[in-house]
Amino acid sequence: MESHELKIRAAWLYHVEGLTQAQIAERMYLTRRRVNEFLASALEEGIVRVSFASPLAAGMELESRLQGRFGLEAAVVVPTPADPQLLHQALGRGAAAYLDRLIQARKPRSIGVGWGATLRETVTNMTPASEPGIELRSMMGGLTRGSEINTFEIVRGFAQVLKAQCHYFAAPIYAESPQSRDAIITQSVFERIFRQTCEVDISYLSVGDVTRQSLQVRYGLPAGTDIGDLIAVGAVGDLLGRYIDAEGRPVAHPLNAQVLAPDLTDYRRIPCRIVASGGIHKHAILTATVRAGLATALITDEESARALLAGG
Amino acid sequence: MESHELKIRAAWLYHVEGLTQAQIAERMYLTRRRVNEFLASALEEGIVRVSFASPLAAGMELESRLQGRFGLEAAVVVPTPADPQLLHQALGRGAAAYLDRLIQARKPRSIGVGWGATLRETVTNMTPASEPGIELRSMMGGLTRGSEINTFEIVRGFAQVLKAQCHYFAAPIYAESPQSRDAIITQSVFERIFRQTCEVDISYLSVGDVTRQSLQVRYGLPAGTDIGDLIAVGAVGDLLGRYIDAEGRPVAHPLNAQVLAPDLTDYRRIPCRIVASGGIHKHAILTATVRAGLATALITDEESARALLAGG
DNA sequence: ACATTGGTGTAACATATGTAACGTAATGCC
DNA sequence: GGCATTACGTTACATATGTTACACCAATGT
Repeated sequence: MESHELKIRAAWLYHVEGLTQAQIAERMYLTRRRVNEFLASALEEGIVRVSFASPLAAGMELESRLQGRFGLEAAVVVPTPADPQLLHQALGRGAAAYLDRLIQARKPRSIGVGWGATLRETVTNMTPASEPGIELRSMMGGLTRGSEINTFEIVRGFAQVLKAQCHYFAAPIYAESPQSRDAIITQSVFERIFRQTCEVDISYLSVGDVTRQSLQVRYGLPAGTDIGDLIAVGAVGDLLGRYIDAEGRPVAHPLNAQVLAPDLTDYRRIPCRIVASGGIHKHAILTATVRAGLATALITDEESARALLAGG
Repeated sequence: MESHELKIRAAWLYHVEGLTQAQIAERMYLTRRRVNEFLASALEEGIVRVSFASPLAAGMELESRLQGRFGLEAAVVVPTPADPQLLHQALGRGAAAYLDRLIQARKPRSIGVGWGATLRETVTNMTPASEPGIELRSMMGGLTRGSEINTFEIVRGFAQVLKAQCHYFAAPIYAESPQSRDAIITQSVFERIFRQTCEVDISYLSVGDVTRQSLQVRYGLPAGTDIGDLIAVGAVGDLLGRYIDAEGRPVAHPLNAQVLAPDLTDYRRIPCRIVASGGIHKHAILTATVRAGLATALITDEESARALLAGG
């Protein structure tokens, strides 16, 4: 009997009949060492194949590839809904499930969150818990106008569902001028808020694109600031209200000096930086985010994942 | 995240990414106990499937089923050749490979062999070895006429290829009468041969059908014995020259009292009884053999195996 | 004919897996 | 609301697996 047949037979006895390697060795008049080698070789050569009777496995392959490609500690890929209106909800569910387990396992001291439709849907899908020891914080100032969303409610919603402590970032996302920003952050009340925001264990944000689909673009930019000017200097989208280019660097624009949020250097020191966003319109900002290592965990949809992986 | 998705993910990390269960537990914020249960459950439910990219696996499934169905210690199933003329060769190869390993592993003291086309092909395919401590014996008398095969050469061939000791059963397969048989086996030389034949560690035989394809039927039966008479009393074929019925019992016919070979009671005491035969014409005798527990190991072809398993 | 290489037996050992016992929390049912 | 059942965390332990070192033998190449 040539070794090929021995290999098949050993693999059969192991995977189908459930014999141990020692039993197979006895049955086939081989050494356990030979059996072990045959089994490993059968898998390696693809003679024995493991397959998954579940569509979820496709998403897991994408997650795996995203992690490998971009050095992410975690990736969650949810199916892309047929109706684009449902994308925030799908991302929210995926993110909530991930956060549920993360919070339970890591027992973080403080969590900083951003705002946006995805964040809001995440709150809706979180499993209620009782975590009085956790501090929920806003990572940045909020929108001061726009009826679609009350950005301050996001952190409150998280705190409520987790029965955690709630700390608002009671300021607008942008100061009126760089000078005004400097004056604000030197006030001791804001100085402490800033410091505490930089020291969270986990940050959970979404990124914004530069189209009018973005809440930020529609309601957040100060009077006199035009998104076209930001695009002109290379902006592909924003993280923490700060517009960044395709390499993940803040663009040269006065707006970036008005942001009431940690700068990117401080942000990078946060150990666990979760970003949840999706949709083809966000491809450029997502690409910049993962390439620049601004996220340690990415939550996105299948289409966006494929687009990310298709990039050079 | 519901447990189904956790299960898929755990299975993915284990089977595809090669993580240990402890690593998966850490990665997924679970206990190792849960991971272990998920993996077992994924296999049990068929979510994870192990498949074989090899036609040999089909034969192995048949072998497994044959063993289970008929309580065999071993079964070897070779592919059925398109040309029936090649069946003996295919069986001979399968048997030789099995014997090679068996002899190497068991180091038997003595082996008793029958004769027939399959046995001859087996010799041809044996791997040469040097086993001076092994005794090769005929299990029964030989044919005294017929130019197709020299039955005494079979045992000599085995002994030669194994460099073992050779012991002929120097007698015809049938005595002229029951009285003549009794007179022969009480001769001390034959008495000792009989005893030693009954005490082999391994017997390797084929079975004969009742058609004229059988060497036995064409050349072995004594003058005045008609195969029709044997069929008439229920014979479905022969083992060791002894015709048996569908239940594996010797038929009531004077021929069975003339056989110069161990009787079936003595034969059953041999620890390892290998039978190698195939072909649809041997279905009845193969069925009788395995049902009656006359073999502990069966070597046959795929078609014959399916026919055996299809039986009630 | 000899040197080299590859395969594998043997034994030991580190690590991974599988399972069991016990206790606690969650869930379901009445 | 109480009780029974189930699920699972934790820990321990037995068994299985995976790998390594060394030696030996067979195969291969020069």
